[in-house]
Amino acid sequence: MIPNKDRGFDTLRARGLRLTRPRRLILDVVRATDAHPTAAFVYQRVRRRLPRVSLATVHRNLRMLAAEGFLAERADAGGMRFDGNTAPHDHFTCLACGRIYDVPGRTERSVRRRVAAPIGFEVLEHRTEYYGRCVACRRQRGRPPVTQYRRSYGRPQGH
Amino acid sequence: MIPNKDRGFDTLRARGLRLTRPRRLILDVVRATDAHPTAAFVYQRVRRRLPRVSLATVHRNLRMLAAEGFLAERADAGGMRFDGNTAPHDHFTCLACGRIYDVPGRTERSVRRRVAAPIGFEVLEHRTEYYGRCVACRRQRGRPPVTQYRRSYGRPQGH
DNA sequence: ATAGATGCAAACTCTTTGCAGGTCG
DNA sequence: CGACCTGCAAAGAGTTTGCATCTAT
Repeated sequence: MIPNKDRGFDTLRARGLRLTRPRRLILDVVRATDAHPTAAFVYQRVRRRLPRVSLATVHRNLRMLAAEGFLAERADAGGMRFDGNTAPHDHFTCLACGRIYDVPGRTERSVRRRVAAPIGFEVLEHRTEYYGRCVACRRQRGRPPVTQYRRSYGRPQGH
Repeated sequence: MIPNKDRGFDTLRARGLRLTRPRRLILDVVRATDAHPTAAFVYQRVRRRLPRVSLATVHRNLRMLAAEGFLAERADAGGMRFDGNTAPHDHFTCLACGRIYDVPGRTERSVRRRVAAPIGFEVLEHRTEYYGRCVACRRQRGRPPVTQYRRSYGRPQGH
């Protein structure tokens, strides 16, 4: 992955792509947060300054910007999430509050070789996902790891 | 994660859950493949033997079986995928053919400490995702990493 | 001027839910 | 028998697309 700085907007234009106001703003919004926002979140933020922007435009641009390497995207239950930090790094998802934290990242070649060598696969990218409880949630003792599901599979239930 | 063997069906009954024919079959189908199937895939397979089963039932059961620890689920662009192998292991996704391979897995404590120690997070789970090209696809020289997106963002295009 | 972008609304895909009837234990 | 499950159909949530209009270059 190429770090942000290396991706000037000339790269965009060179590909016949334009730097429109909505597009620029969408990219700014994603880069301005480390909350790994959803399309809906970006949409809301963008509309504060450009109220006429449509959700479709936000989706189109997020998809495009990710494809062109200006930001990273990752699938998540409940939708895609985007990340303005395109430098290699890992993620920690807190099972209690759901927040996703950036983690320094492990880029060592040894990690990739581990996979490549034995089976002959060519590793282009790798990322580690951690799950647990963040400092804040650990302090709130009682707070249980979010149950992620209703214990009723097909019928409501008082809880 | 608790390995398959430790999860007898008694565990189910002990929780007041039943082992119905659809449920049993759904679990069998997921466990019988290492292709990390989608709900739709499981649905098709299940219907070969129980033609009356509905897609909703497949979803309900996959969600439940995952929640109870009988199988693992992971979000993926294009839907959830399920994995009958609940022992800790990693995944390699081939960008050319899209197949997901199981990889031996890295369970060392050192990996978790790396995150836990510096920031005070409690790591309960961790998994590494690799992306690249599998042996088969490397042999077919020409085969390019699937473009994942259409180079048109809002208009069709001959390609 | 013109290829590329946008807004709007409709279409799609995947998943969940309400409900009446069926079934496991 | 009673709690749990299921099928069916309808509703949701998130994302994509057709098309006429607009705009960056």
